[in-house]
Amino acid sequence: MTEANLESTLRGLPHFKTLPADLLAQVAERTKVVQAAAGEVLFREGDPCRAFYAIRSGGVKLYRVKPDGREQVVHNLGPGATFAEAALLSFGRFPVDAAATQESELLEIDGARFLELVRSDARMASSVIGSLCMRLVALVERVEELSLVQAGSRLARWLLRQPARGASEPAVELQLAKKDLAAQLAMTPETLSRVLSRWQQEGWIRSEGARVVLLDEPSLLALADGEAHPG
Amino acid sequence: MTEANLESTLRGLPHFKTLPADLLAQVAERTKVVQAAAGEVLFREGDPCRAFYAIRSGGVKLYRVKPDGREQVVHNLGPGATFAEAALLSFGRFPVDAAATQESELLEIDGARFLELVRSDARMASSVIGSLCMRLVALVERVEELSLVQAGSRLARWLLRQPARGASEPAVELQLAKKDLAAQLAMTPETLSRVLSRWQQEGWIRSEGARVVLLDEPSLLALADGEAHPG
DNA sequence: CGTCATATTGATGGGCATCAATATATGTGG
DNA sequence: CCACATATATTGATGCCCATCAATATGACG
Repeated sequence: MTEANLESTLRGLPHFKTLPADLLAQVAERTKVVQAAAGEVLFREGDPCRAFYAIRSGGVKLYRVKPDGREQVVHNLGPGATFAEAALLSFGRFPVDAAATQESELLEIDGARFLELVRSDARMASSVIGSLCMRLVALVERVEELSLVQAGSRLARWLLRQPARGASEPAVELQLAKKDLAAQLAMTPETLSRVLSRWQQEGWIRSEGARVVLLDEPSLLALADGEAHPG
Repeated sequence: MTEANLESTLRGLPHFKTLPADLLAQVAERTKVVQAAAGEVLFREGDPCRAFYAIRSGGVKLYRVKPDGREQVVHNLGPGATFAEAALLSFGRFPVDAAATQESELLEIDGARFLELVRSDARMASSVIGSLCMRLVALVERVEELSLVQAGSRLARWLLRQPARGASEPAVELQLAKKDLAAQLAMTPETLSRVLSRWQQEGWIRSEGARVVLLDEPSLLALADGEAHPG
C-alpha cells in the first residue's frame, strides 16, 4: 500500500474527516499497516495500549474470556470501524481481548500523537465523543439483548437487526463463524444450531451455511419480543 | 439550596473541575434543582434530551423495558454520578428510561450551554471522554456478567465487586431494592431470594434485609468463577 | 487426500422461570 | 399510634429450556 492510499484510508475515518492535511500526514507517518491472519490475537485484556486500530478489510472481534474459559464476544467489527480509542484515552490498558475473525488488514495508529490531537483540538475530541457514544448505545442494546431469557429471542433479535439483502427474500449474511455468533449471543454452538434447524422446520427461515434467508419475519419478530413459539 | 451551594456542587463534578469561574456561573444559571420522589420516572426511552443530570443525593436507575414488560437495569447510579451526557451529545434522545430509586435531589444541567462548552473547550471534552470511557468499561463488565449462565455466579460477582464495610465481617449494603437488583442481574426476585437463602444455609453469608454479610468469600469467589457449588 | 476446526444431531439432567400463596415491609389516613 | 392498603420479599411445586457430554458430519486448508 502506498503512502497516498494510507492517507486516504485515514481520511475516511470519522475521526480524521476534518483534520488539516499537514496534521493528517503526521498521523500517517506514525501509522503502521498490520496484516492479521484469521484467528490471530491482536492483544489481550490488561495489555498496555499505545495505539488504536482501524479495520481496512476483514473483521475483528472484541471479547472477554470468562472464568470458565469460554469467551463472550462483546463487539464484532467490520471494515471502516475503529477500536481501542476508549482504552487509549482512559486507562491505557485494554479491557478486552481482540482477535481477527478473518484475514484482515488493519491500521495501527500511534496513540501518543492521537492523544495530543484529541487534547488540543475540540473538533477531534467531538468526533471521538461521537464514536464513544455510538458504542455506548450499542452496548446498552447488548445488555438488553443478553437479558432476554430465551436463546431464540436473542437470536431472532440479532437476525432482525442485521442488514438484510434481497427484497422478495431478505437474507442475512453471517459475517462471523457460528461459534462466534453463539458466543456473542451467550449460548452454545449446539443451541444455535438447534434453534436454526427448528426454525427451518417451522418454515420461518432457510439456513444455507453462512446465509440465513428470512421467510417469516413476523414470526421471528414475535419471538424477539419474548413470546413463546406459537403452535 | 443557595446559589453558592449550587456552584460548589457543580464544581465537584468531574466535568467542571477545571472550568473557569465565570463559565461555571453561566452553567449554574441554567441549572435547575429537581426533587424526585422514590420511583418517580425522570424520562423515558426516546424522549428528546435537552439536559444532562447530576445526582446530589439519592439514587437513579437507568433501565430498559423489555418486550415482555419486565425491566432490565442497565446502570444504577449514586450521589456524585452524572448521566445522559451521551444521549445529549449523540442522538439527542434518551436510549433508556430513568427513574429515581429513592427520594433524590438532582441537578438538571442545560444541554445547549454544555454542548457549546464541549465543542469549544478541549479540556471539557476530555473530561466528557473520560466519563464515557468509564461507562463503556462498566458496560463491558455488565455484558460479561450477564453472559454468565448461572444466576449464582452473577450475584456472587456483583456482591464481591461492591464496596464492603467492616474488616472482620465484610458487609455489603444493597442500596437498591432486591427486585431492582434482580432486574439488574437478569433474574427473577424469586431466584435472588432463593440463592441468598441457600447461601445462608451453607454458611457463606448472613442476609439481614438490605445488608449482606460475607462470611466465606473464597466460596463466593469460586462461584463467581463459574464453579458449581461444592458439596 | 488427510488433518483439524467447525457444525450438526442425539440423549440426559439441572437450573431457573413461572404460577401461586404467604409473610414482611412501607407508607398513609383516621 | 394503630389499622389498613399496597408494594416487596419469601417459600413451595412444577415444567421446560438449555448446557453438557458424546458421536458423527461437514468444511477448510495444506
